[in-house]
Amino acid sequence: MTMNIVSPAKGARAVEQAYDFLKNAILSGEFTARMHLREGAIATQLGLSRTPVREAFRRLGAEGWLEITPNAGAKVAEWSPRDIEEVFEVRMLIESRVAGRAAQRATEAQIARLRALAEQMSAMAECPVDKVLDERSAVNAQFHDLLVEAAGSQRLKRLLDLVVEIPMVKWVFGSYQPAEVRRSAAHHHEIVAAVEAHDAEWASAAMKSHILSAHHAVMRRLRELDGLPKQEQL
Amino acid sequence: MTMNIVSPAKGARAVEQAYDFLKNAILSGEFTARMHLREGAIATQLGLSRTPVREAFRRLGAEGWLEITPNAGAKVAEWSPRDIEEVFEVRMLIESRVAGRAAQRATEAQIARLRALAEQMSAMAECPVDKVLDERSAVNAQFHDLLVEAAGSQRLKRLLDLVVEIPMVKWVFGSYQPAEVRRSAAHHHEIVAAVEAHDAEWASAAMKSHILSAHHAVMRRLRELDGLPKQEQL
DNA sequence: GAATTTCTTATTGCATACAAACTAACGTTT
DNA sequence: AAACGTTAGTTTGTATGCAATAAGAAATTC
Repeated sequence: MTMNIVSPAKGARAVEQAYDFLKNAILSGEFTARMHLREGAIATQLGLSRTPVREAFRRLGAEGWLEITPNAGAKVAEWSPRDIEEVFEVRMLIESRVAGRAAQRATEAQIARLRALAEQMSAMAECPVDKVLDERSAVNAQFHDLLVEAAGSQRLKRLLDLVVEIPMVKWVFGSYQPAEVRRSAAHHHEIVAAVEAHDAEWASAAMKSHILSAHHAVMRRLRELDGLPKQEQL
Repeated sequence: MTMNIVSPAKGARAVEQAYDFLKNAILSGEFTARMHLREGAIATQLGLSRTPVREAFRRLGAEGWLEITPNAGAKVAEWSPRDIEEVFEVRMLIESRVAGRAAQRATEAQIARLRALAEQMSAMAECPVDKVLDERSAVNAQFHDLLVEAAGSQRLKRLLDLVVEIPMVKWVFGSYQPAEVRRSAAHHHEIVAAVEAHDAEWASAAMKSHILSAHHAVMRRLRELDGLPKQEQL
């Protein structure tokens, strides 16, 4: 009775498929800024109906990747240097606060896990950049997530996720020079030390340094890219 | 079973209709926390099809009012006192930064408009509470929006809108005692003065006071409501 | 009698169909 | 020739139908 006629993609719902495809295309620069996207075109390209594509459009709109105007469709949002600065500003404000709270509330187990992640980071710092970029991004994300967890700020996490976006993190790492990678690893260790000492001020300041350093690297990268074709935006 | 009560619907699209209805119902407490909402029921109640209702669900999900789980529908999100504290924390961080930036960048024209709004606020401070609650909320929202505009932070505005939500502002005002209303008006005047003096530190500190004061009022209100039936959550 | 299984039912996810809105090109009018 | 109105052709917005999944009830088994 349960005869699967054809199951094209098990587990992956259609909306997810559309969402992932679109976000990937935007992040990779395949869909350039201000480009107009049509529901129908994407739908046929993915072999879906317009309904899930539309849903993905709305979600990406809410997250700031697309600009949706009521009867005129969606266009890819443009990120000016100023926009990126704002993102870093917010990250700095929120994450340094999170680090402070984590210092006050982290359990021994959480501190141990933080330390392990920082170690992992240091170990990877010496590898050639390209080999471990994805992995490094993942570990970094885990570190920051764990910090939020230790701070006991569930709502904040949702907000941060909206702002920080994992792929952008990867982009940050791509902007780092070797010395900056090591500095970033050192920051993580310092944050762990501050949390371990339950010193909120210290943790907050260390995190502030950490974000500002990343900010600096990204803005330098942007200036460099100014001279290049807008082919490789990521 | 078309229970189409009133739908003037001049130019109002179906999604908007569903969105407004749902948000209103959530904010007014008609839909209590953890309550399960079914697309079909809402749709027939509003005389619409499920499609726009569904879209409204997703939007409210992205904004944190509903919790959506893939094959199990939507339930009204629960706001713990801790959640509300987090919102105020973020508001304090971001808005005080905004005020600082506004102090550095505001034009004469913007300052004039800020002052006018602050005056308007003071004038309303002496009126009986119920009469001008909506109006006061509107003016307050204009004040804060103008400040963001003066700070030149477009992306930040989107983020703040996500966090601060105008109806919640109204709720704040409902929590104010007469003395606090006057204090709030005084804060606005002080912020204008700081912006006029182009003193970022001062503007930032004044805004911080302003938000913390609101935070205090709301948390007191919450404690009071603890003893009451959960009927009137707003 | 409790637990597991199966069957029923209610609800979501997706596809298709249709209506409304916008775009743009053409022709008419002044 | 310029401006406007009209109309054909997209493209988005909404409705409906069907398939898939989850929740709940009844029945069977241990």
